[in-house]
Amino acid sequence: MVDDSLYILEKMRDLNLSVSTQAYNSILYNFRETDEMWDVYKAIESKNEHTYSTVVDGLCRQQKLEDAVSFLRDSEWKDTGPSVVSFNSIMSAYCKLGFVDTAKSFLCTVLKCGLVPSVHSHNILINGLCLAGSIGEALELAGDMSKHGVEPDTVTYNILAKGFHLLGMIKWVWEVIQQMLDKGLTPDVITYTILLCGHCQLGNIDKGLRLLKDMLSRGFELNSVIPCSVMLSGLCKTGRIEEAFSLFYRMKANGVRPDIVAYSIVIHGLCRLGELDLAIWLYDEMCSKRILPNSRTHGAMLLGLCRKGMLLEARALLNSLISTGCTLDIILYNIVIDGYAKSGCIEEALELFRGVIESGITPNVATFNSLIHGYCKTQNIAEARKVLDVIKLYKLVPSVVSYTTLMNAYANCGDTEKVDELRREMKANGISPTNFTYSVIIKGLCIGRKLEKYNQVLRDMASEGVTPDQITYNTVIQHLCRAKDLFRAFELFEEMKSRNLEPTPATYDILINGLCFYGYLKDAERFLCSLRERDVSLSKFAYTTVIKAHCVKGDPEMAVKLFLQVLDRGFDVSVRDYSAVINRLCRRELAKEAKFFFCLMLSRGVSPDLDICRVMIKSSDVLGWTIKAGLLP
DNA sequence: ATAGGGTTAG
Repeated sequence: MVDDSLYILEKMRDLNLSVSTQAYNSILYNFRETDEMWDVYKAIESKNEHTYSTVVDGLCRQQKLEDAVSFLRDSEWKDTGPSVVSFNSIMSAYCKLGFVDTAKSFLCTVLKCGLVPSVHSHNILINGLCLAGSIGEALELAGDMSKHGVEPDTVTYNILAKGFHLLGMIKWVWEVIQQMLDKGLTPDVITYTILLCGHCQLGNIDKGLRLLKDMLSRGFELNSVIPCSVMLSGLCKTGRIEEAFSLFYRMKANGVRPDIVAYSIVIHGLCRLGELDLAIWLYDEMCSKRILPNSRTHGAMLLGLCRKGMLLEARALLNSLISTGCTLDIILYNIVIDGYAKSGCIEEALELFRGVIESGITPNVATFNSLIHGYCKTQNIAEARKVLDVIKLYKLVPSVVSYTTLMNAYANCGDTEKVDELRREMKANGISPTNFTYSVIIKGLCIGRKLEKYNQVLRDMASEGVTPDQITYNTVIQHLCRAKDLFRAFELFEEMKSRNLEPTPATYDILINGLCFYGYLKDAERFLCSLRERDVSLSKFAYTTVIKAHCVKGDPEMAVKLFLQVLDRGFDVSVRDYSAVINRLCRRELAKEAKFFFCLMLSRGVSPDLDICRVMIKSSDVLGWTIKAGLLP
């Protein structure tokens, strides 16, 4: 209520009451980010140290750094002398602009003025160094603190821990925190939050959950919406949306009010997994609590619509955001452009892209990468390739994603020469391939029947410090299965496990499909059973592959047994799954069994489509029976 | 002075 404070100030003057410097400073502080600061400043009769440091801070916040420095140098502080606080503001501002060296030089100025840099001064510089990636210098400065007569505090250690976290050196995060404990300092809620971030980044979600529980029991509940958000984000990123949802409600029950960030995280998580209805429900709840959606929230909703294939709706939402008049983030456009590209609507993607350019918004690499993807998806590799040059025209640099997307298109045609060409171009531009890239390269070798080069690629990976992951293995295992080399496929499967790579549901899909395809149905069955006994998570595909094989082999009893297990496991069974089974049974003239599945489908509330009805009618007397069941053919 | 959320490739 700063304007009301001005009114009171005026009244006090009218009544000839004297206004204390402290009162003026308080008003000055509230106007420090605006030009009105000077009006307040001029009105102050006796200024003190706080007055000056507030002005310096205000100028820094208004990005008027040079004014701040000259004010400090030339102005009226001569009666009091400059304070360390003013220098801290200036150092902080230089750090935020990325000029850490300039910030550091002010530390000498502080000393020259005969002042003692405080713990704050050091922390500001240490933070600046960490954000600039100079963790070594940051540690050095922290080590020198005692020489300067101050001691590192909890904040110092938190900053260093965050610095290591930013570099992905999570082990050192623990190390820093251990040192902090050794010094007898008490970790605060921020320390815990950084630890929690580390757990989440390493994928140790369960450890994170335990830590969060521990935190809440230590009584951090008053300001713990941030740690809860970190946890929500970790859960959402690993697809554990139900747990995220329950944490969200436990937060509320414990009096931790979710804010815009917490809401956006969960809405995004739901949208990413295609739970659009729940996302909309949460969005409405958020709005009803007067929390206004921002660009991130809108991005999540756009993503949700695109993932559901509701491109018209996504576009309508984007248009309505545009019509509100504020310039939109390129990311919001990227989401819709990518939605078009993924659905093979390259024309629409291009049209929106032109709209972006016309409204003067700068595209980024992701924008172009989506266009590359769109061209590849519509089998237009030549145009996709040209986008690489367009990226350069926009003074942007093609990323590893640009190259990998293109390489993938060539790999799918088995064109290993073009893949190699891009690989060389990429290297020449100083871009390192990732695991992603290598899996594409290996896929190219598989499809192009050049597997003799596989070992060379593995050596390249090793020399670049890229370790094969599950998908690298899946790619080769799939190729071996296709080439009927099931023995080597299973050898690689064992190798994968011996390297502590947990096979994915897709790994099992590939192996089971391979076994079934080449007639090893008994082995597939046994394999599936052993996996189920060990409670390995399997996809619906693993089951339906074996079920389909049973239908083909004429063993409907086993098919029924397994199919009921699929329903039992709560998989989302569609009309396509039923028709896959029914088609095969009909082809073997097992009309009775086909009818059983047809009835099962109806009883589960799944509507038959035209194709499945045709098949049923052709193979049996189902027409009369359908009409009797009250269904219209 | 220190902690949280968005887009792209297998």
